[in-house]
Amino acid sequence: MHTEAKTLFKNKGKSFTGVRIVIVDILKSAKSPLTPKQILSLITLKKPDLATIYRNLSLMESLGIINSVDLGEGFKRYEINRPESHRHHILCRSCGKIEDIEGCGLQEMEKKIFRKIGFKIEKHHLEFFGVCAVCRK
Amino acid sequence: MHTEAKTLFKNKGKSFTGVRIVIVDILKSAKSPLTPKQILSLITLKKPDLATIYRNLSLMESLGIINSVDLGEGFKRYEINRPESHRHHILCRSCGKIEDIEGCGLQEMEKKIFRKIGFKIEKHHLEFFGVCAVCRK
DNA sequence: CTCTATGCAAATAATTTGCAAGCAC
DNA sequence: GTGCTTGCAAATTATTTGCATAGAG
Repeated sequence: MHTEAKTLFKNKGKSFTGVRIVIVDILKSAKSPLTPKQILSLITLKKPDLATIYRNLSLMESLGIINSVDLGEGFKRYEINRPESHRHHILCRSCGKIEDIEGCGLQEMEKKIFRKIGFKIEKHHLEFFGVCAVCRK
Repeated sequence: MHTEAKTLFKNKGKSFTGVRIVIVDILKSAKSPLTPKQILSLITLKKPDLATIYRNLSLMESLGIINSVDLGEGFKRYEINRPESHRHHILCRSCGKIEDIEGCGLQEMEKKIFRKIGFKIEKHHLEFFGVCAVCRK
């Protein structure tokens, strides 16, 4: 367990500490992207400092272990990066519910951009905003 | 000039003040999305307060006159909403240059989402991140 | 005159940073 | 032991808000 993540840390001379392990575990089992505060509140024993959470989220994002998600709420959320299941999110402006969407078919567009202006796309952020089925009733 | 925008304000009992006119003009002539501070710095005579800029950007976004753009820089940017030319942006992680991209073809995906889970999409945010042609050399 | 808009200052809130002590290898 | 990590407190930065005054219709 955690071998892939551990290797990524080691390759950069970083260690896979207790705090980092628990953050990865929490994000792995989350159904939707979590805020730093939510992650902290989910850590029960030996609660780390919020600054530590921030530092680790930032490091883990640069290592490609997690992705940041910005739903325009004024703060960021984070989710585990699952290369095999590329996903995006929809935020209901009425009730705040977040739904996950798998796939986006933007690869073709990214290739087109590269051919046209030579911009090599490495990643994209895509979020949808609207009203969910329940709130529309 | 400004008739469309003026009408949108009037319909909500708001006036099209000097500050608002100049913000709209600045965003209309901008080549890429601007931050509140950049907008302020572009106003030369009778500089308004930053709080006024924020209040107006927020109002204008809710009226659909402008759109917010989040390039993960820690602050928001704003651009004029041109319904006839739906656009997105690419940020070069090396030099910080911002390029505009027209169209995205996500309408089909939005319809699919509606059919599948009943979420009525009203808008989306899409930004690309990568390395521009100049920086790749 | 009545309601909206703005300036100014203070308050929030997210995120970052400095530094000393603790832990991993 | 040496370097990476963390806690703690303070600093930074974007954004928001209260309130009194100025301006628009």
